[in-house]
Amino acid sequence: MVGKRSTTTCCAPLRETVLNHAGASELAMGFAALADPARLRLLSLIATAPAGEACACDLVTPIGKSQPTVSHHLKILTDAGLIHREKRGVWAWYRANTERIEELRTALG
Amino acid sequence: MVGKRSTTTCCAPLRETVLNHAGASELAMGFAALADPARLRLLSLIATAPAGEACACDLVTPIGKSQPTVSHHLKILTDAGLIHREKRGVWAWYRANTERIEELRTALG
DNA sequence: CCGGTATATTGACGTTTGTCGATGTAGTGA
DNA sequence: TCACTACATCGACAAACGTCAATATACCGG
Repeated sequence: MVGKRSTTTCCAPLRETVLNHAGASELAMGFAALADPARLRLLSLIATAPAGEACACDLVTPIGKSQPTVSHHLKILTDAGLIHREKRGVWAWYRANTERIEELRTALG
Repeated sequence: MVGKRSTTTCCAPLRETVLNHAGASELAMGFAALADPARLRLLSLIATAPAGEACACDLVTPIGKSQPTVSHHLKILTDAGLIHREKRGVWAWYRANTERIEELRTALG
C-alpha cells in the first residue's frame, strides 16, 4: 500500500472526526512507509545525522542490507514525503521532512 | 509485517537517538497496523464513538467490506495493541488504547 | 433444545512487498 | 578516453497481505 503521495494537507486527529476514505488512504500511505524496521532506522539515522543530513553512502552499512535494498527503501520514504533527496555530485544527501512527519504525528493526536 | 506486539515500553523519539533493531521492529508492527485505510477508519470510528467504545456490529457497514474482513482488521488492530476488545454477551465492544497510540505518536516526535 | 443472530476462523485467491544479483547511469580523477 | 565509484533500476522470487465465501463458535429468546 505504498504509493506517491498527493498534495493534500492531511489530516485531522483520528479521535476528533471520523476519517473519510480519501484522508484514510493518504494517511495509510504515510504509515505504510513507516511500517518497516529498516525504513524506521533509515529515517532515524537521517534525522539524527549531523547538520540534519546524511549521505546514502553512510546508510548502507548500518542497515545491514544490500545497497539496492537500501536504495529501494530510501525511494519509498522519499515518495511518501518523509525524506527529501538532494544529489550533490556522485552522492545523494537525504534530510528528514519534518512537516510531513508532524502531519502523521498530528493524525495520531 | 504485522504480528503480536511485545510488552516492551517503546520508543524514544526518532530524532533523538538512532533506533536499534528491536525498537524498530516493535514500532514497525504498530505502524503496519495503521498502514491500511480500512483500519485507520476503524480506529477513528472506535476512538470517536460515544462513551469511547464501539460495537463491532456498527463497524461493518461504514467500512464497506465483508464481515470477516472487518473482523480480520479488528484482530490486527487488537494484536498491535491499538484497540482493546471486550466481549459482552453476543457483542464485541472495542475501545482505543490511548497509551499505545501515544507511544507511536511519541516516536514521531 | 432449536432457530436466529453476532463474531471469529478457515481456506483460497490474486496482489503487494522485501530482498538480492545483475545491470544501467552518471559523476570523478588520471 | 578509461577505470573507478556512488547510486538507481530491473527482473526474479518467496513471503506476507487484503479480501471474500463458507464454516465454526457462542450467546440468546422462545
